[in-house]
Amino acid sequence: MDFQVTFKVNSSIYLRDPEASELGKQIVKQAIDLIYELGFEHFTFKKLAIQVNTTEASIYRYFENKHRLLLYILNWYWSYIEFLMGFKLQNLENPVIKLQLIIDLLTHELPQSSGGLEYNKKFLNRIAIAESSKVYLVKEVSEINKNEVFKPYKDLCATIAAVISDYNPTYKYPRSLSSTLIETSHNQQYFSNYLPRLTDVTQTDSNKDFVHDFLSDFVFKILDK
Amino acid sequence: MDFQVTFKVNSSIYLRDPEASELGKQIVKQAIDLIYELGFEHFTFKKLAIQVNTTEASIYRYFENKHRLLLYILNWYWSYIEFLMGFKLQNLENPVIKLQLIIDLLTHELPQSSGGLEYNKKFLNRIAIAESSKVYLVKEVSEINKNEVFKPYKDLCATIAAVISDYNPTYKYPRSLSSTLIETSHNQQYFSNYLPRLTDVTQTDSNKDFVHDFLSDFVFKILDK
DNA sequence: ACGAAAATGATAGTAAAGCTATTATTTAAT
DNA sequence: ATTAAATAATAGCTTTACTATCATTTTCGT
Repeated sequence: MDFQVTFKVNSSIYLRDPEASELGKQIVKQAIDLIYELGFEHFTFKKLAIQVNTTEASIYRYFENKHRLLLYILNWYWSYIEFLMGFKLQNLENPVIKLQLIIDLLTHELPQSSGGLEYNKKFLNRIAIAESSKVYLVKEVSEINKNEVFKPYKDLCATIAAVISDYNPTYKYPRSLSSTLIETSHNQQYFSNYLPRLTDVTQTDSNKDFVHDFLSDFVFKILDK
Repeated sequence: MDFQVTFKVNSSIYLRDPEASELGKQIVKQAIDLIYELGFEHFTFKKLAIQVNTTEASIYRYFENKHRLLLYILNWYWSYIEFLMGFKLQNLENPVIKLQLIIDLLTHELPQSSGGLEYNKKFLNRIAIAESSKVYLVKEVSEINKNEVFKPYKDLCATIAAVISDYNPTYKYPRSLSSTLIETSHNQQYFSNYLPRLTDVTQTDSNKDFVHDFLSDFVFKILDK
């Protein structure tokens, strides 16, 4: 089975809907590639314009600035994770299996279908790990938050929290555990890669498997106690 | 009891030791105030120069760029936390108390003595929460890491890991749990403040107490299981 | 106390980043 | 076919990030 998905991203994030034109789609697609390649700090609209073979001014008609573009990409990513989660959890009853699937999803790369038009999932994953905190760790967070632009993240958090509460209705911190799971999956993947002394990963471990095992152990110990 | 502490920060972080001159000390002190006020993205050496009443060029003689200056500040902060931890844990035997003290330290503001010369601990704490990930979430992380500039963070992590292993020698992930504790304390403090739906904080809770309780609950559940 | 060396200040300048504006040209919609 | 909308081409402006030069002040060894 192979299909393509897109999501309606909150329209207050962009000036012009990038999904609505070929240029817009290219801007987002190439932005993902370029942020992956350069890191967000070195990524500029000038460089993106060259990559897309358009002009800086054209990109500014879609996004106010590069921060908004990153926010757009992450909204898309969070929506996609939530979509996949709903898809995988459907018809499942056993909350143990559900939690396991959630941890799988948070610690492994996303399926990439062959279509050259869709976003590169490996890059998206890496951007979520290394750049996602930069969208909310800014002075303007409260202002930005007013337009519900973090809704997909909050929704994802709520979805996971519901599974947690389903598994153990007496646990007092389902949302915090949920956001901790998401953030820790990013952190530990990053650390095990670049700062392994902050983790217990070993040379023989695959990083992704290590994080999976750590989180699995972590969640079930907390919820089974 | 009132005393003042300073730490030798890894000399590869700076070009000229800021502790060795009045100007250097002012640069760091005012940088803390200004990063707190503006957020790291809006903080520039130009603005800092005005605040310190010196020139941009003079600041560049101390630090290669603002990223290095942030790294310096966080190295100082991590060393300070480690120092306080050693201080508070000394002569204690009971690992339960030790872990509780560690969680206290990670979730509450630091003691600020009255001396006007020392760094503002409230600001430092806020910088650690909101800006610390920006020193390692950069493309150049591996290059930067070569000079041991993250050593204070790794040491702190190892110190906490030792207490964890002391408490429960069979637990398999003392370092990962340790870095998760540190990062989660930052995240949850930030979220409970600005994006409370990602947490289970209530209006009546103090944020710091909420995070303390959440962390306490999960650490002991994990280690007692 | 003196001269040398080091640190700082004053000033300038450059390249890139971040952003806006104008007009011409192409594309899409009715 | 006409009109509106989108894009390209170009320019320009402000700020950031950083380097260079040289004069002046401070510090330090003797």
